[in-house]
Amino acid sequence: MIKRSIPCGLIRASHIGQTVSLNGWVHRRRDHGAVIFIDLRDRSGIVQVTIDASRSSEAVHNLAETVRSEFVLGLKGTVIARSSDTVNPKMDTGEIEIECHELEILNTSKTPVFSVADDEEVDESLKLKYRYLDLRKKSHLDKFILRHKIVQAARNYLDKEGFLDVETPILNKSTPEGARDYLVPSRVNPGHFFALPQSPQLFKQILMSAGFERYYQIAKCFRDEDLRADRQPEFTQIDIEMSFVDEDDVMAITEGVLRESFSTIGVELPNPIPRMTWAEAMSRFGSDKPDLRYDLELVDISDLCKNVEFKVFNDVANSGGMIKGLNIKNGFTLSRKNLDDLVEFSRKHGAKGMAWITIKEDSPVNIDQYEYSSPIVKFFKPEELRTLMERFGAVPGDVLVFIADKPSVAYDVTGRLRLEIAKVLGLKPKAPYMFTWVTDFPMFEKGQEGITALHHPFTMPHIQSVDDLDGDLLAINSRAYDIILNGVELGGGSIRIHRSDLQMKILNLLSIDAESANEKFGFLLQALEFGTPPHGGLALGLDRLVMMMTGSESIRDVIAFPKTQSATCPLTNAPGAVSLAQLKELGLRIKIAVVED
RNA sequence: GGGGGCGUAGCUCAGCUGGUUAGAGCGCCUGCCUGUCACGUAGGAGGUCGAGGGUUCGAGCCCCUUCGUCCCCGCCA
Repeated sequence: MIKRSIPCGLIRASHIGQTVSLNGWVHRRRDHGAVIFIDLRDRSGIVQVTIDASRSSEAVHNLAETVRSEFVLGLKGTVIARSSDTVNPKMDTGEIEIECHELEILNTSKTPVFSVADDEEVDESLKLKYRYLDLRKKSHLDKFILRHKIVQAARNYLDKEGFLDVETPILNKSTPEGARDYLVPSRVNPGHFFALPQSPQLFKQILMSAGFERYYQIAKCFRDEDLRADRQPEFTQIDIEMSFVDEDDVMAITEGVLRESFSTIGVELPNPIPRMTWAEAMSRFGSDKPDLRYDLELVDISDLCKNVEFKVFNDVANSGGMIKGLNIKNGFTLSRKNLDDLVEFSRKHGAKGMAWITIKEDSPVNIDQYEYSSPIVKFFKPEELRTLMERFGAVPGDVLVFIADKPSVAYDVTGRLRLEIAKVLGLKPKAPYMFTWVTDFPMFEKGQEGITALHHPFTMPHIQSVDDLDGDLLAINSRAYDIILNGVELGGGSIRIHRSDLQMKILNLLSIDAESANEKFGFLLQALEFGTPPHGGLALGLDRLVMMMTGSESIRDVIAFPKTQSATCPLTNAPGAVSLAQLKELGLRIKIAVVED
């Protein structure tokens, strides 16, 4: 076999005159009869190889005629300069070409089902079925190179900061909280199941108890929930935990990881990354993961609506609800259909409707002489309208939109509207990457069956003493923090509870009694009784991070072998049926699926 | 569990109001071609219109069922 002496994409004019050996794939072939051009591609790039009848042996020329796309070649040749009129400035290697004098076909290829050389849209399941072809495309390769660099940057940084890379088990015990578990039957213990980790949460806390002080892991996590463009059943976290720390320490380390990661693409992060509380995020942006690339902040007019004639606003304002609005600057470019679509959008997300007021573009600039187009202005007295306009800072050409509903819906829908409007109007982002921390989340929220933890039950509440937990639980915040990038939750974490009495109390409040707490988390509760230090940490979603840094539309583009939306793998046809013998060995019987034997 | 989009040649797609033999670009095959780089050129092959059922004189097109895929809601402590 001819082995390469240099990667294809690295050959330059400085190599002219040298004899080189190359390995690679046939990217394209152009057969001119007596002269054949082959674009040879390997991971490093592409170089043009020429087989010239007048200079190559007949054997080499004949062999080159049989070569097709994606054949794998080994060849030897001389690096020669291209004549000035044949230099290709579009190619890194465009100043030179390889005059081939020895050629070996290392493998042939069937005609590719889709082109590797062209970057056309291909059906998703076809791409995944022939993933090895899809991944040969440069656009894909570049993403995995960046992913590698990010992981390297994170590892180097964390190593420098004294973190130990420790692996935690994949086979775990199922706990019913949180997402649905992937289960693995135990042969040795029939009828019992392992669960794949949703995250290494409890183990990393145990490692703190073990005195490791600083832990990290590039950790695979598994959640059996429905998929989205940014959600896969298995995904990867950069998982971090530290002892003897508070929020500032964890956030500083996280920012360090992100800073090192982004420096690989030449992006400098703000130092420090700005922070806002959960309450501020909700009131300004209607979301606990605000997208700061756009203005369009929420304006509350609940107080102005208590006495207005407009019954929809009046009723909501006087029954504990809220009226939230947005001022769409120069929104007059929105068509009536756009507005109708926004109303429909609001309904889809749970609001009863959406009201709007357009201040006509050609209105007089005097606020009292504004001319409106709106189904609702007739319900407002002139002075009420004036106050409303002042509250929004509205000027001619602006469009105001309103959601009136119970607070949770009003925040949520208005928050979603902001992003929808930004999309519809094609608003220009203030910057490509806008980070923020969101801190001080509520510790608890009202679930369908009592109180549940907003973050997870091991999060430290913001309290002075355990007795505070006897008061209004919904008023208590947690020492949790999320890192948000462009409205996407990149990661989250918290300072943890490190005392068993507090931990037990929290679990009790969540309607988990001592017995079941001990059954599920007994090992953690026990560890807390044996000198577990104060600790906290965070996990970053690596796939989402890479997705955003590469400008990818889907997390699938940055995972080598992703699943389809129905959680299948077209490449391997996983998941598949198993034999009756396997089932028997595991003590399982299948009721619904047909089992292939 | 629910809403929406898509499924026609190897790939990407067009196909009007239901009407003759289902088209295009790229790819593929054969011939020609010594300077192309998305080579050119002449010719050619290639179709279960996702599948099943129904309506109709007649279905790629309408209806029902179903499968696959994508986006979204719910879900994702």
